[in-house]
Amino acid sequence: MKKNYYITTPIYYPSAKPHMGHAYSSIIADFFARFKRIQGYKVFFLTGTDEHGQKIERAAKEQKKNPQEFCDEISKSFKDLTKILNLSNDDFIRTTEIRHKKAATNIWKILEKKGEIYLSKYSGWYSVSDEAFYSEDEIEEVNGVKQSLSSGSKVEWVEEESYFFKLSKWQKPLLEFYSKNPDFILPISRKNEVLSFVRSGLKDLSVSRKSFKWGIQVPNNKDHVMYVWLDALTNYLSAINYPDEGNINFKNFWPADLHIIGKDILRFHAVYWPAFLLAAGINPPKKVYGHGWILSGDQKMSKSKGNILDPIEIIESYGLDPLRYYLIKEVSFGNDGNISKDKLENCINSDLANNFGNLCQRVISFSEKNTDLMTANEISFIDDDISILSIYEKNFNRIIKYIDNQDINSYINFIVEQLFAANKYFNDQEPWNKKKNILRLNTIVYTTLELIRKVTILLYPIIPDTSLKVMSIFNTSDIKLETIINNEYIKKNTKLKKIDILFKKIEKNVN
RNA sequence: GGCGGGGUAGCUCAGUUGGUUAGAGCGCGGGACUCAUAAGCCCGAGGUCAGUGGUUCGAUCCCACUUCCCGCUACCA
Repeated sequence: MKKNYYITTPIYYPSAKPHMGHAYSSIIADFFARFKRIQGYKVFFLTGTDEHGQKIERAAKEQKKNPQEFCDEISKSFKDLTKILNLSNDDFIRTTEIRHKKAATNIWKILEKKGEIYLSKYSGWYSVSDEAFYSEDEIEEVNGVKQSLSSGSKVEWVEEESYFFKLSKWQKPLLEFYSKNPDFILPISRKNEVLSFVRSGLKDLSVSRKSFKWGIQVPNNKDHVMYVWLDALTNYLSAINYPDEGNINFKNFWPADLHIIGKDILRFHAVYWPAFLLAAGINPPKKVYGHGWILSGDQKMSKSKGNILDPIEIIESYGLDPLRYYLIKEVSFGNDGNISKDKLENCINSDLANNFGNLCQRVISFSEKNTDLMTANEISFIDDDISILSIYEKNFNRIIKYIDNQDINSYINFIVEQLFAANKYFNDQEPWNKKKNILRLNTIVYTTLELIRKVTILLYPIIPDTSLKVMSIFNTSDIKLETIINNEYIKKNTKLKKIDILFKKIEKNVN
């Protein structure tokens, strides 16, 4: 059986510095990538930057830089972010790279050759001040002047030569594709939106621009650059060496298993992208997941509201793993989520410090005082031990299913339940009252250590650094999912390593 | 306007293919313990499951209407 897994983040548009939304998409994708790796899959995890388009061209001009120079700087800040977030990405693609231009140009040529692209004119009511086209029913005439209904700004009839992609032709094939692949668009709530959009009819899509230069040149026509989305989406192919379809990476990893994206770019990924691919004779990806936004105090973060939480600042003051944990645990995946310092602090204190961190600490400390930090030489499980240890084996398939269904919340709920259960187990067994029964005392400690080991493996995709720190108790960095079904994995009669407190509690101001 | 999703404990959210006392975490009140980051464990308070009407032996879950919130309704990305 093929055990490859290709997962991507969006490629980020570097017209400004990275924000919480970028961090969120990346952390989620990294979570899946790390899980599939410990599950034994060969994973290709891709992220990068989308660097063409009018906005970039302008932003560069404002700063009196040439676009490439401008992109180099901002793309670097996204590349730096991958380190700050401890992403395990295998590659970082930039759409200004030669390898990408080759791929995008190739797709264009194929589409053109197959008659999927034709040259025509784009026309419509354009407002210069809004930088937007409006349809007939979005404008009104006041005193003989046409203007936008929404903004009231003056619109004028504009015609521009443009290449078009025959999107209309792909309406039916797309609908068929969706019904044959019911999991292609997730979550379901957003799938309905896409379906109704496609059902309502598709117009051919303008896929080139003449009004600016910063883009990939259309083959054999110097006046046009490719529409940024056709350019950008192709990154998922160029990173695995397309158009060299015989290449090992392409063979192993296409079609992609999962595109993680924000809900704002769902249409591009769920409609245009599969349409382009179907038209080019390439298989569409298996799944596109459009997650929600991270809000601050129930509102979108914005400078004017002064509610921006910068991921880098949060990490500097609270640490990376707490942020990763919070975003994965506290956000209902697929829906918009909320973050605030207060909520983050509560989460750190109750889940990470009191529950998980303290569990590790109490067992080590107990072992230090009673077993000289040695694991048992001999153990003898009783039913209480077996029944809690075997929970992992009993739920093994379910855990994998959670991940394959992108049911992140059920996954982490399982983990949290097990943390409570382990604490309860240690309490109920009262090892401090078993000092006269060394075998029993040793078995309780051993069992609890096993529980910690197992849950730490499940936590690894969420909080990788912390998990490795915990595994160092057992002098190992061996993290394999399959080992959670083993109840005697920790070496007997071995010295444990003491570790520092994992998460410090945050003192909160009363009132 | 059209299409779609949603309104469940103080807060954040699960859940019910209709069936005995509706769940979790956090927060709050009480208790027993002591290995631990005054952590953990146990017990408890707190909900007419948005409102009204209907189908049914029985509805939080199905249907209709009302009300409130949110998303999509194409070429900035």
